[in-house]
Amino acid sequence: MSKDTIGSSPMVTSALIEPEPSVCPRHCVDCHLRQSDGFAPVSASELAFVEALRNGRVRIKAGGEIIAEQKPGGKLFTLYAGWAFRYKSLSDGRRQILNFLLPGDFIGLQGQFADGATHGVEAVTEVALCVFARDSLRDLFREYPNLGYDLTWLAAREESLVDENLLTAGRRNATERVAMLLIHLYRRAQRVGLVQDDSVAFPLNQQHIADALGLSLVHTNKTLRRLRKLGLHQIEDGRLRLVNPKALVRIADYYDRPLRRAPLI
Amino acid sequence: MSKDTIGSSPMVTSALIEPEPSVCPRHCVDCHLRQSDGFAPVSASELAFVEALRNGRVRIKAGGEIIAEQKPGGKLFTLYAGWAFRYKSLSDGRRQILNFLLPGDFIGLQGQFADGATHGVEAVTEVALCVFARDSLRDLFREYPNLGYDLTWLAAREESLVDENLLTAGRRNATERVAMLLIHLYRRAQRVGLVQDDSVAFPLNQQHIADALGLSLVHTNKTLRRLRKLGLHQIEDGRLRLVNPKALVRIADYYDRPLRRAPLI
DNA sequence: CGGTAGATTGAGAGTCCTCAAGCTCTGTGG
DNA sequence: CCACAGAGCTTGAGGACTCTCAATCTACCG
Repeated sequence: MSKDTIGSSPMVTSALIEPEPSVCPRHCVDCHLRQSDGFAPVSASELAFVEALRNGRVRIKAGGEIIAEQKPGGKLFTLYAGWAFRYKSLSDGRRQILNFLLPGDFIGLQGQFADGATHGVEAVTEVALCVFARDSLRDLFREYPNLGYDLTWLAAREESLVDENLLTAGRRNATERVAMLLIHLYRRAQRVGLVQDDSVAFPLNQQHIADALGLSLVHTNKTLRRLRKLGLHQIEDGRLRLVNPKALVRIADYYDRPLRRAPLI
Repeated sequence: MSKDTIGSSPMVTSALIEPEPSVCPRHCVDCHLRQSDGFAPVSASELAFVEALRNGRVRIKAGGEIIAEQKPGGKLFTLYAGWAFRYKSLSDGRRQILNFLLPGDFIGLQGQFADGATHGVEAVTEVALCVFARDSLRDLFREYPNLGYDLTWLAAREESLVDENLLTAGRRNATERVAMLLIHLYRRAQRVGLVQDDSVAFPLNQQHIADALGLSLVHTNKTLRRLRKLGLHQIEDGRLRLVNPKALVRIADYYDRPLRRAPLI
């Protein structure tokens, strides 16, 4: 039954397979992400400006806190490698994962602007981050309007992801929710070049999935299992493979969007 | 029982009471909203720029479509008066309201940037809107970085509202959801000056509430009724009054945030 | 006065949740 | 090399929360 289990030491496995360097390179020109198809090219001067703006490079271990839920403000990050998630929780401990963050995602805009909105960011795997000072934004908008535009682009995209997750939590049933999560994460990962051999390193455990979908752990387990037995997907050795993507798309009522290249700050 | 009903011709009632002009004034200097406490002041030149950018002023009737769900891109708006909502739906008709829009909210950023994200915007009451051309954004960012910054602020705030709604739909039970919606909308309305005499014109019907909370119409009705019988709130003649706000806050596990003044584009 | 929109209510059926154990795999210490 | 503990996955059972179906009722409109 070992091949039937989910997430058994996904960390280790994915670390073995993960092709990305675990630290963000010293110079942005060498950034692995920028060489990927998924990201829009920037001018040399913009790149230099971003690098100058960058305040540091950080690694945080799996499960570590990137932004504490109760401390607003603080720093801004670009996720360079690894998976993370944004979440909010109620005072009795119930937790809702708002969105998963993949390489290239910008972190901290909400806390920066919104009125002390309390939402935390936690690392799923070990992550590598580029750090920016909180007050560097004004400069960015002033000196490189295009980058400001890009930042708004990123904010709007992040919101549209949360929109989708809200539709999922509010109006899809358990089966549809799980199917949606699988196909949606797969597509996002694919976009940033994480898919290899028709599969992607999948570091989430069932509690993550439950918290993202607004389901209980037990029911998430039973639903995942049902979908797997139907031959729709497979999670093995910490990697996700969509065995029958069309069926997943149909169940989830998922729409593939035309994807523009994302800006990268 | 008439005083027990909800939303009986809310439109008419709110039209009688609503103090705002039903059309956005010709010049932004005369904008009612800007005179309110809730919004941040801007420089004269910025104001002039915004007015120049403005492409028109529109009114749309209650129930009318501001942005069609299937047509991305298009125009940008600032909601000047009235209530609206953003929504997404599944192909079988299930609908999720993502967020309600109140005066001062900026509309269309998501569709502008995100990859053809399909989400519609519909008027709840008759609404007055300022219209901006879709390609005017680049100019805005280039010529007035501060306004670009404000736009990102608005995008981030809108997202944090959706975050909150996702927490609600995903992790609160029906009673908590309804309490949350009532207190949250009341506070937002209060912020833009819509509260008078301890009550606010409340144009939503129970279907709106159900679609926003991810509940069925029937269960929404029963939950609302229970809260009313407990003396927590009152919806009468199309106006909402929080009879026991502290209890609502406790039930919903709601946190009042320190509110900065919002920018207004 | 019939027709429509919206609010209410009751009843029965389901989906999803909680509780309670097991099970597997991994890492650790003796 | 084995026992033990911990994290994460599975399963079964009973119950709670929500949903769907079906009517009824009120207010308002032409």
